[in-house]
Amino acid sequence: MTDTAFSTDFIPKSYAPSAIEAEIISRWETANVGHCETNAQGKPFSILIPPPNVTAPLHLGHALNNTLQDVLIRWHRMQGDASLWMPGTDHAGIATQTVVEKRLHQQEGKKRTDFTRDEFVSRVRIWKDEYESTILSQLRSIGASCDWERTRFTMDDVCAAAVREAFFQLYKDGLIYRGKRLVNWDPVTLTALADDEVEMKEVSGHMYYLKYPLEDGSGILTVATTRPETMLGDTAVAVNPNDPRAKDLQGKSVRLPIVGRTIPIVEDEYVVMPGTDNPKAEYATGFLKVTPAHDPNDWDIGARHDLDVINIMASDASISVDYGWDDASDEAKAFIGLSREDAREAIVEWFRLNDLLEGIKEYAHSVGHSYRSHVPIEPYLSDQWYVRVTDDRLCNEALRALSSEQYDGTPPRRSSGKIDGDGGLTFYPERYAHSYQAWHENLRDWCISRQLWWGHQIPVWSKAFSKEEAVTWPHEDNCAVASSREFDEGENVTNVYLCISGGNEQLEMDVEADGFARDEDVLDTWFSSALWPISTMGWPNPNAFPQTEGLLEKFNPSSVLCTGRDIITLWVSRMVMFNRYFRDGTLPFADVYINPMIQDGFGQRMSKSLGNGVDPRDIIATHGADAMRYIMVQLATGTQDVRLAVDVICPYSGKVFTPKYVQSKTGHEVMAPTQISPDDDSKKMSTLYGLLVGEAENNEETPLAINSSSRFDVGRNFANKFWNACRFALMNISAPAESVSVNDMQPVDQWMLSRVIFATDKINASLKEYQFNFAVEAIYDVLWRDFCDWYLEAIKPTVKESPEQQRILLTVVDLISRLLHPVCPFVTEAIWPHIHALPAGSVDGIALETNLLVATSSWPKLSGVKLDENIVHSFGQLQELVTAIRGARASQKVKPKRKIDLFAPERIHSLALEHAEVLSSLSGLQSIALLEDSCDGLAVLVDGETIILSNMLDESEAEDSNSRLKEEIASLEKKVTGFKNRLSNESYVNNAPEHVVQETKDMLSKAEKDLESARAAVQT
RNA sequence: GGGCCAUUAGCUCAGUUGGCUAGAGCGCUUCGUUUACACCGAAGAAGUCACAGGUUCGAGUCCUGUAUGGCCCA
Repeated sequence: MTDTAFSTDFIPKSYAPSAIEAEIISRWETANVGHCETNAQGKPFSILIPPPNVTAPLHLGHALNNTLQDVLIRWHRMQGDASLWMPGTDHAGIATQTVVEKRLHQQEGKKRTDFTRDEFVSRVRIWKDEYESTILSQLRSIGASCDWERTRFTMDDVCAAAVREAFFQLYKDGLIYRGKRLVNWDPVTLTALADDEVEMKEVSGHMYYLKYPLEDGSGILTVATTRPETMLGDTAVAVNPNDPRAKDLQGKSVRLPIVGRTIPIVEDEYVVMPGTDNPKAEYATGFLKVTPAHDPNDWDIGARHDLDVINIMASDASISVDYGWDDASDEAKAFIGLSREDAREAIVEWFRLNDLLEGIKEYAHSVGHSYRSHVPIEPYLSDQWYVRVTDDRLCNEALRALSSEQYDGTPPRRSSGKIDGDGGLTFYPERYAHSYQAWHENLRDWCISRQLWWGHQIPVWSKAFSKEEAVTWPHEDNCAVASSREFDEGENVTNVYLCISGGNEQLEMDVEADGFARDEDVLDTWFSSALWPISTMGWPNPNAFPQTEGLLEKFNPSSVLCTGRDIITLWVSRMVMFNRYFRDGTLPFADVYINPMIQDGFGQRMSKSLGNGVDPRDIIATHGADAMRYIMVQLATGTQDVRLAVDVICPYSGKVFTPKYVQSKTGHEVMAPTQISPDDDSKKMSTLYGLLVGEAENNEETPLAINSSSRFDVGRNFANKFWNACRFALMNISAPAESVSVNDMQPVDQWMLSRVIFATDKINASLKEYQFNFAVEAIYDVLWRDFCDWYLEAIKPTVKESPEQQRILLTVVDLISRLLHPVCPFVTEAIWPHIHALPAGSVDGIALETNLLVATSSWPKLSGVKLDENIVHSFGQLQELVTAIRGARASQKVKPKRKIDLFAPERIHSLALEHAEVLSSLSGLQSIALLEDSCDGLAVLVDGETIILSNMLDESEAEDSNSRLKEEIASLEKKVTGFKNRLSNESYVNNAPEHVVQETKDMLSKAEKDLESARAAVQT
């Protein structure tokens, strides 16, 4: 314990985050701040981290998302809630496999297929371990107070057990099935994709017009297509039955060029007729080539007319006869092996040479692209596993979960009546409830198999039985096995599928010994993500993982999910469906908060390919974690999406500057590959974009200028301001009184406490509604405007001699540290021990316990503090007086150090005397006196009355002291006219609410009074 | 094609049931440094609230349409 004034030796003049952040993190870890036991006291409050992909390090978007979660969790923890934030990472099947394959190719020149599956997976694990540890360390660096002991990974044992059981249960309940369907096929990554993994892109392509001769030689039909290469698989030509030409074509057929296949003409209303108001009619001929194996609409037509399905492509989208095409003519064989792009050219050329090409038109249309490889999706016929999410038990449960206030219409009814969880899901901001609802109302079954090696392998074993064989397998009655069978007409066999639940390794070996083989595919990553809320908590069997025991009971449903809006369909929806399905209607979370997206200064999304991404570690290095967090919280406004101009750091000087931008070929604004140093023309540097497109190199001559943003300066300044305010306060506290009651307080002390109370209320109200930016605004105002600009300035003359004021000052510093902690945990934690090195004491109604860490101390509860409203109000009036005098001084160019005289009318005079010391020091007065007629000087308006300021200038400096007043008179005249006009409007007076009219009347009379005083004060 | 969102000061954004005499930060201008903080302080300038209609006593706010941009879905 120290009784000396705080020495500046302890606290440097400016806050240097990098010097102390690591130390603070270790303080939290030692105290295990984030850990929450299942028997913890307090209301449960929990957050599941949206597990970042192990594909790459975190970027600013993650920093935003996780900062907001940390703000919430710290706020709740300080309020004494049992607060759990579970961290973890996602294996991200296709994304991770893709990056690892790319790296293996670059570094070792090897392909995935050069390895065995196990070898490859272990290579991916190395990558995963590296990035998982990077990500977790990034989270620690931004100050995330997760429960690190409970860190999970979507493919660890705990999560794998959940995936296995969920698959088994769904299978047993008939909600998983195998189907031969057209899937969205990515011919580069060689896997199927779910509908929502397909991105639609506008493409300027062509519409090709191909002539197909009728079989009987009686004519020619022209079909229009954007993908001529698929014609090799055509199995019909369709015409709309309402088309007048249809009648003559009935029963006729077409001889397919190149292939020579005879294909029927069918009638189908799907076909667009030319001349109709369908936007496609402009390009339509009325005849549609039908390729069921390569187009989803054609697939449907094929189903309606029982057409053949002929697949003419291999999985890499090259033309092939090995996947269901057995009538290729010699002529057609020339196209085999061509890529789909080459085949398109060659086939169009063939039609041209054979005089069967009627024409080509420019045609802009949207084409599905893989969200991973970015190549066009190929609709591709294959066997895949599906979850029947359209079933009432899944889809409609998700709809019934939505809050009735946010539901548009009435949710589908459940036969058994209402259950817990119905209507319990609320979106913030609420407009996202619409996306959620619309998605479920148009849901299609979910393709969950992926032709990858990295992921949860599908737990199904299959075997084909010939007609002669008896269909049987070991342990046939075992309840750990769910079986299904289907007869394959083509192969004339019965396929038997056995889904085996987890923990039955012996059984697996037995069926394998009996000739069953495990499905090679893995599950869509979102399948395991969908289970995240329960898998992390030990479902289905917490006893098997003792560290998870009790979590489900206490923390499922969790309190809030924070995520981006693009994830509503991919993830939120599926978590709701699965959680409800597996846990009797329980929701995964009560609230969904959708955080904004961060764009660059041009409104472009931050992305690797544009080189405009900013690494949070770079910001932490230059500005500190608190600065980054402060800005992130400030960015989180309700209207969403923020622009953050990306600057670079000059590698020579370390200075942040705005680089030169150029337009890329894709029309994006990107940094020029090389930049010239802002300080020295002769020095050059490379940019991330430059490296990416290979137009610059990171070498000695052009070192890399890393991305940054001067936007974070504001946050750095803020943290420094807090640091210095505390530094000053602590320097002035030597012997704080042990206890102070409201009666002992100066007006300014009471006012300051009232501001802290106001800020606390505003922060509480804002965070409750996820209005993060309002919370940060409240913190800014109370620290910078109220505490620094007014309170510290006001107490400067008195605090050193007043033990009472020192106690209050110390209490305010303590309170503000607590209020700021959720947003800026580092700087508050750094200051905390200094505050608590001083003797403890109390201020009326405020109980502040001493705690080693601010992170584990309590959130201010100030409802018990009873202040004198009149005194608080009088300080507000004093502020007006100070502002008016300062304004007058500035307008007259009074030297800052010059002391002036104040003459004030009765009311202001007594206010001035009440606060004499504060007033004099804040506005540079040397005397305060009652206003008399004889007073000479500058007249200034304050709250409807005139004060006179004199001794402002030496004779030689005198200027027209009336100019300011005259300006004021003009503006007041304008106001008075405005208010009078409004009040003379009868319908306004009659219709507007009384208090609004009264307000206007008050404003008018104030303005009139001001005007009168101003006119009187003008010296003639 | 359907839907959601945005458009407010030079820049980035607030503005929550219509009451606005439109705010903040950055930047800018003037002044200030033996002063807790120049990562600072004081003062100040700066807006046809995208555009066009409409409803209303009253519109940044509600309605309709247009333009531009972003996102989602087909």
